[in-house]
Amino acid sequence: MKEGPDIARIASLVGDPARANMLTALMDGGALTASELALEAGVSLPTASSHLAKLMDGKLLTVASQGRHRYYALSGAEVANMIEAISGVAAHSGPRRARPGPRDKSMREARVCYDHLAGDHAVAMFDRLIAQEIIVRDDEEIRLGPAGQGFFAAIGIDTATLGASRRPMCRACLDWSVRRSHLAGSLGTAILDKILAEKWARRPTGSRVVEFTPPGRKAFEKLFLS
Amino acid sequence: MKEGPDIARIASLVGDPARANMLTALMDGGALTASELALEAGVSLPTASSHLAKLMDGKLLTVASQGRHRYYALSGAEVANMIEAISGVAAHSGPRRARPGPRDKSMREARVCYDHLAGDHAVAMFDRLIAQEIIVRDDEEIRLGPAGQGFFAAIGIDTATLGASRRPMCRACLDWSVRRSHLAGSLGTAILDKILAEKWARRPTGSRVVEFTPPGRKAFEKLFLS
DNA sequence: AGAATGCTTCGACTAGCATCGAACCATGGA
DNA sequence: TCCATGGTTCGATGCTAGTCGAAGCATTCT
Repeated sequence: MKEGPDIARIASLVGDPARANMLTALMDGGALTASELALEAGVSLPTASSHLAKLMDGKLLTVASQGRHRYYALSGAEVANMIEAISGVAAHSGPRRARPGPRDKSMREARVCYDHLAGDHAVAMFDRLIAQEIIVRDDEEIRLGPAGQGFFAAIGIDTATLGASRRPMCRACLDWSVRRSHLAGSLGTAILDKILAEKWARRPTGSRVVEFTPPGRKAFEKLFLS
Repeated sequence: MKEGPDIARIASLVGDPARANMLTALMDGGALTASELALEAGVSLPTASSHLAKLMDGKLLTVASQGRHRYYALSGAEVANMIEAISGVAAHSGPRRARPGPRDKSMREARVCYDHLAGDHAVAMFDRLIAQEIIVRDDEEIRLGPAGQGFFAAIGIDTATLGASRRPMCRACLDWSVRRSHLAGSLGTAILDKILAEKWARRPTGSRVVEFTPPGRKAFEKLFLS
């Protein structure tokens, strides 16, 4: 009966609307203060504090005290991955949002998923990388392919140092908008970093949307989709 | 604030212990009846029914009516993926099950799964019955093998009358402790009945554990494992 | 037809938990 | 030292949702 880890415990943590809002607000990988999160969740400060304590207790969040502020953030990519997975199911189950709306459209196109790129663009890129054997799926795992090291070196991403880290370099992350995988892991992070560093896209504050500039999109497509 | 799909809604579905147990019980991809799930979750039948209705409403489960049984199963791989993701986080967060404890050990060894035997003993017996062609796997189905009728007749189980019933005589049931199959169906029930009737084992009330007596275990092993 | 089994619905009870106001601690600045 | 601001704790309140017994359908076996 009671087998694996206590799944109900942490699912119920996400199950409260206020907490769910907080978690999604943190999905961009940033850190927010308690008051900001209270606002985001639409509850009073005491209530928010109580929720944050619970999330901390469940190790879903980490906190960093800075002066008299306390910055809360997701405790890791694993948590972000879980939220995405839940979103995926919810998208199919939910009371179909009548019309997607413009904001949802850009979200669908390109958004930040914790620390890497998600959305249509990310999925297309993922497929292309697979097709060119820059990365390869090996059963459930994803690894750098034969053409990988050279490709990334040419755009200034050193896969050797990435691989040395403890964090998995390549991971598949399932999208809730499209039903397909995109690239997570430290390589996914590196690619997002490059996109922002090259100013191909910018991130409106307080949102997960990634807005490509017209020339930025061209550059992105040329590099990853051709 | 409210952007993505309603994640809290479905997270709270998984957030109830009873429902979480049901979902994990279905993680093998199999289908179980409402009563089996009630047992698995440790709640009464009405309660289970209510939970199942909610899970259906959230589109996490599908149901297939077969005769007077209703077989529930996960609605898709996406749901399974979500459960896995949650388990992953829970494993890191949870209060590390320090030691399995004696109760878990006996559960792993032999327990009742609805109306038949499960656990290590059941899996070993299943393998042995297959090896001796007392039963045979035919693709997904399981049937009585050439040596079957004689074998069971010798221990007082009349396979002819069992086969006359509408209920499937042989069914494979997947174990959570070991990830392998054991025997369910009316034949599985008959075997469990015999074990209890011969007093080879007894069932502590209020538990699924099946406790073999030392001579009982000997007899069982001689009959099914030699 | 009648009995038995599997499952769902109804009704009542209870417990847990989210919520907020007010008081309380901590840090930073005057 | 004294205020101002960001956060947490406490206490009281109200609502939601899980729980089970009993009764109600539906299907199948005799």
